[in-house]
Amino acid sequence: MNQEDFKVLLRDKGLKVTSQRLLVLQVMAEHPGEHLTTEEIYDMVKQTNPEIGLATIYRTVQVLVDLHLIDKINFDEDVARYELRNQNTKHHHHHAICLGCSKVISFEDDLLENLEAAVDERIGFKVMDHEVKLYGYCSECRKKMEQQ
Amino acid sequence: MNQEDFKVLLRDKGLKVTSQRLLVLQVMAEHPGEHLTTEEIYDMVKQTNPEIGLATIYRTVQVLVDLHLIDKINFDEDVARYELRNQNTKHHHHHAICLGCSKVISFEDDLLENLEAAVDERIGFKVMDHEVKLYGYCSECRKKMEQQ
DNA sequence: AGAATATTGAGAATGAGAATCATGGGTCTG
DNA sequence: CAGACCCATGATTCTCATTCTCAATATTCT
Repeated sequence: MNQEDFKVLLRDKGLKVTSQRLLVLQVMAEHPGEHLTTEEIYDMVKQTNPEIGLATIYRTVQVLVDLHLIDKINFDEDVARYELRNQNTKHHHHHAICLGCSKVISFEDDLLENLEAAVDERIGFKVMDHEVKLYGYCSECRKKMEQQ
Repeated sequence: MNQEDFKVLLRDKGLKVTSQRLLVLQVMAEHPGEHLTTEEIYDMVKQTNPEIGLATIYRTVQVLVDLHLIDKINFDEDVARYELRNQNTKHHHHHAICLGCSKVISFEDDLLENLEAAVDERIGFKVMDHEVKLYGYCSECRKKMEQQ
């Protein structure tokens, strides 16, 4: 998603093009694969525009989520995190969360297609998007456990 | 999970058996398949024990989650919800969330086993539990959309 | 350019959940 | 069964993420 496409997208939705919105998207685009909190985005955006307000960050990430440019993810913390969405895939990607070190590993997979087909057939539910979290132990933590 | 087993489980963990803990679990057990907020549990528990405090509900649901008797679920609201865990299965069950009417449909499925095997093989991650949310349209909302 | 209107920034307000602490209730030992 | 020990409870306060409010400003349309 380049800046010009973003401007068109905003205008199509009746939203105004502002320097704040451009800047927040740019910061997100510069950190693909990272799971950023509103506060973290705020700090990074302030390096370019120190005048920006935190409330604007909250409002802007909501706009970007609505436009499907970023995803909101919830990792059982007390803050929400946001991640740039891969525009090539129409789905969220998955997250594996280590119960040992809390590390989050992201991965793509389409093995859910048969699950989605089964749900459609069984209860008539048409899946548009999915969100999968796997809880377990990463290879490093498994090694540590074996050593003990 | 009957009450006697629960008492044994608490004592095994070095936790005390209290009337409040018994009551909260009982209320959860009387509402299988429902996704209750702390406030809703509070209201129901108060009908039997009006003296109980809200803080105790917060503390008790945390205990029940740790004991794997209930699951905490997050539906992109600003409150957490809790659901009785089916003791026959060691995993969370899945949730299909309708984008039209916000209805939540629960279902069991083990089609994730091949996904979990793939993750183990590919990145050495050992899955202990999973949480799946499908976003889409339920059969009723699909009918309404077709009629328009 | 000027009107119309959406957006912003600052600060206050909200609300879920956690922390605090004195009191009360289980549990263990003898 | 008594008394000690200490965890759990209830009431309240506190914290902190997020939302709301509103006047000032920036963007878009004509």
